[in-house]
Amino acid sequence: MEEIDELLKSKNLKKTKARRLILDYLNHSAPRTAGEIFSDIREKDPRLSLSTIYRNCEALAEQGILVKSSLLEDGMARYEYPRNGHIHHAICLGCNRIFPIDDCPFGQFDQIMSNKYDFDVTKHRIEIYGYCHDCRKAGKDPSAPIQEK
Amino acid sequence: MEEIDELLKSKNLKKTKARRLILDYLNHSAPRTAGEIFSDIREKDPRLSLSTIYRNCEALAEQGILVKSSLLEDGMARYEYPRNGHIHHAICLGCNRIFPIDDCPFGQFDQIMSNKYDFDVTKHRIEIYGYCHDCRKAGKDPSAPIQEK
DNA sequence: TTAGATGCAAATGTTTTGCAGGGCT
DNA sequence: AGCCCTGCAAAACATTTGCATCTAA
Repeated sequence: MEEIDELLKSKNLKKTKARRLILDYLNHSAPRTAGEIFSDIREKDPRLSLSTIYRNCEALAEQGILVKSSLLEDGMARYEYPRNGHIHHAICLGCNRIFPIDDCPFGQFDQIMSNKYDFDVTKHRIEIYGYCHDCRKAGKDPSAPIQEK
Repeated sequence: MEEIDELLKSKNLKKTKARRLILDYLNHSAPRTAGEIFSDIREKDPRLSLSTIYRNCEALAEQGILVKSSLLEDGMARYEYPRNGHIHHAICLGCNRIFPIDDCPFGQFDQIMSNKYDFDVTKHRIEIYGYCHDCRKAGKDPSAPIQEK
């Protein structure tokens, strides 16, 4: 991951094993909590500590390399490596999986905000909740009969 | 607040002082944390406890009467009384105030999601971050010289 | 060499829960 | 009366921090 090394250097962050592991891991997965990252990359380096994950994710998010957000309603922060710029998600209420979406329905909405609300938009977040193909098939959609959790 | 009483009855929730105070309070304010609700309605009934606030907000959110979300990036859950159906916010990065917005830029986006991603949208959330009029005036916008926090 | 990174353990702050008593219907 | 609701205190959890030690540059 030379790309990652350059990214770190450009932000004056030292290239440490922890950072490379975190970025490489997030580069191949959906938004994850610190705990999830911890237990998943622990296999590759068992001596990493949870506080290192927290400190690094925080630092990387501050530098804009990762995006921190709380998508699900469990109140936990999740970190994500923004592969294609914009980050919008579709969150399945059946399985809690998080799907990236690349359409941005915003268009000229920033302009409306400025004109109507006198508000300067610097970023926005869109989250879409619903049911994915699999969960609809599994009968977890709203029109299906009520089921056990 | 007869409206509130009916709402509670329709959800099989007892009409308690705590619930009426919480709903009345949120009916007149922006999304609030449990702690904020606690200290604000404490004035009206000093014997209310924080856990009662948590339990009630949770119950009311489960019944769909309140909406729970984590808008700001401080990791704290906020509860909101959805006055006009849709809930979208403009969050000022200068003063952290939360402004409701009533335009919904989504239009036929749900249709796109269904066609392109095979995803059934049941709800969505839009959060807009930026700078409000006041904060721009106060020089807190991004183009202003760097300031102390 | 030296500022920055890390591990560990302890502290923090929010949210949850157990239990005994009190209030709504 | 009966069940839900509440207060209080303690527990559970995610996240942060202090400090001594290590490591990348």
